[in-house]
Amino acid sequence: MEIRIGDLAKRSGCEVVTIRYYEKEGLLPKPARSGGNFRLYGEAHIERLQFIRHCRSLDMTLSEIRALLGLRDNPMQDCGEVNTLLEAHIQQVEMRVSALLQLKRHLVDLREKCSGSRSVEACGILQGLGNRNCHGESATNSQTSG
Amino acid sequence: MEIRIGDLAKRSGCEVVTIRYYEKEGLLPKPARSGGNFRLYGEAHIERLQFIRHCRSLDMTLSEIRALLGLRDNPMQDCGEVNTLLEAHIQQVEMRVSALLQLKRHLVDLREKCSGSRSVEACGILQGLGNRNCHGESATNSQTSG
DNA sequence: AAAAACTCTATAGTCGCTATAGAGTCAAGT
DNA sequence: ACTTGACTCTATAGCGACTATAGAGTTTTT
Repeated sequence: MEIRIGDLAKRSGCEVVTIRYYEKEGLLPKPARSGGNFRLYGEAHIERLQFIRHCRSLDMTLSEIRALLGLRDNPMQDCGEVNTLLEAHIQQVEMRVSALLQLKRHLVDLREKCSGSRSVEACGILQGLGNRNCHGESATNSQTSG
Repeated sequence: MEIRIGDLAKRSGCEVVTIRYYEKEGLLPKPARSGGNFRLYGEAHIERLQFIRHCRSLDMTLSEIRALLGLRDNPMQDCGEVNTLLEAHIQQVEMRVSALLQLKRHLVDLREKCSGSRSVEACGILQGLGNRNCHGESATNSQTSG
């Protein structure tokens, strides 16, 4: 049962280029090749890629996933590390959510400022954005993204 | 009242390289130069950069900010576009928040799965991640990031 | 046999910076 | 005058997780 990269892409819901990218990054092992140099994948690859995609759908970084795969590949190790990794990831997500909620509050405040005046010149939103002592610096950006 | 790039960076709370980057991207106009080819900034630059940084602290993309600056520079236009842009940005943030909350639910579910077993082999978390019919594909990633 | 669909490698682009290399400028101290 | 140090300059590469493109080869369908 050997499938080519396009079929693997369909089965795992990701793009062909992404699979090649994962291979280059060492997340997927190099597969066998056909006579015409096409990649040939088997069950193990399919399952591993689905694992990766599932982790990605949970917004884990490739380096987190690499760590999990490493643990999976050495099943004798302690399970605690898996827990630790997951715990850290949950915390990251929580932080990102609260940062975004605060951000949204600022944006909604700003929306209120538009009095409905027609000219940009008088627009309270733009004035609010130019106002330096309004919110101060709140860096919202984090690692959790795509 | 002319200041150099380092002072402008301090006043606006961003790095020197970032200022040069904004110039290259056309968000800040090219400033005058000193005899020794150093950039010299005035009030208008300071205010404009603070506007940009404020927008960035609200997680707007540079292209959104470019649009706002464009509106600001043509004060005769209708204010409606500013509203539209802000509204769209708020919606993006809302979508990102709800995606992240759903994501967190999945992660917390997963955390429950660890029965405290010692070996990775038996770890319910890794098993949960390998399970394909668990959550399906939920693409959480968005443009809102840093 | 020809056309369509697939695959290959290699390279560059996305976004908003950050980091580096190597050179030039300027003010203060000796 | 000379050195030190802090600042500035340009140009280029890197981050993460892809996406897009070019140009070639392979397989399948018509």
